[in-house]
Amino acid sequence: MIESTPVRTGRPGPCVSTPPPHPRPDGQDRYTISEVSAWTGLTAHTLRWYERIGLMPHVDRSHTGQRRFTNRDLDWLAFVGKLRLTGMPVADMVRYAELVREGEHTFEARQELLKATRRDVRARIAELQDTLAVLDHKIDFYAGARRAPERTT
Amino acid sequence: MIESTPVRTGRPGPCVSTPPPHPRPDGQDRYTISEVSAWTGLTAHTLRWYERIGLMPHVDRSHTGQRRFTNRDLDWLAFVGKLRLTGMPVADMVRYAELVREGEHTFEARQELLKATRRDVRARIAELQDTLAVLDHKIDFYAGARRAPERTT
DNA sequence: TAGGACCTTGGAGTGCACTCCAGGCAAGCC
DNA sequence: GGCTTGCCTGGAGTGCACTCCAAGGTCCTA
Repeated sequence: MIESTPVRTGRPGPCVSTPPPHPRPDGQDRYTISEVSAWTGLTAHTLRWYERIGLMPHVDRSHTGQRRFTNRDLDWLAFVGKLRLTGMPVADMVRYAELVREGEHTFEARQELLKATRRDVRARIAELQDTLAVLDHKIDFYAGARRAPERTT
Repeated sequence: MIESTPVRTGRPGPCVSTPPPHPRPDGQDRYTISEVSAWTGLTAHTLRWYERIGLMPHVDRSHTGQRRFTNRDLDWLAFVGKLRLTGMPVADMVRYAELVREGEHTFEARQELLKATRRDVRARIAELQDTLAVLDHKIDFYAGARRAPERTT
């Protein structure tokens, strides 16, 4: 799990209120794959797979060809983790990553994609709250049935 | 929130307050698999598969061996659909179905299972709301960047 | 009583998101 | 130099939740 702190910022401020704390400051941020694996909770396999399918925005390499991830990569992975939580298919995340690679002229397309995702997330939350009502109801039923078993049919 | 019927019955009555409207009243409820497929949105394949893995509480058969689903089956499938929305693995739903088959002495176990599910759902909603905040923030960023592109770095 | 739509079964196939493997390179330590 | 640990690659394997297939039986309408 990436997120340990579910800090809810009720109103999004102009700048990030809780930036993800990086293990090392910018300048000394050259993480090996296993460090990133530990930080993100993703396996090294998955990180390599993400790169292969185009979900990472170009990862640096050491002089011997080993991956060296930066703080920007960690930020990206944290964001990808959020998108993953929404249930977005990996293919769509790759699409977003492509837009990022293509440069600033894709801002509008990116915003549209995120807006669509936001709609999906809102719908999903509504669904879950609906389900929550059903669960509450059933749990109440079992509570009542256990208090007064003779009334149960 | 998009709650259509968040009707919370503080005390669980013997019957649901807003019962899912069945296509036919009790007594004439002998649906073929394709009728159930149309009503639930699940394919006939999936319905048969549900039965095979033990997720259905014994489906009736016609004298020639064809499935005849009842209103109770529709209710069960609607509930299973809710559980599915929560992301609960099918194996866990099968576990719940087993408890139901075992009779009333499993009320406590069933309630525990549902309470655990409720915890999961609440956590999931919190995660999604967290993600929503991130999405809002990014969308705002793109909106700002598009209004004032010269400020974008 | 013929035709077509619908139903049955066991088992095989699909798509997604990983997950692992084999074989090999490289760096650090005694 | 030998050993261990970590990393590399392409490709194969896994688990889940369906999804489909082939071969055949059933139901309904004309």
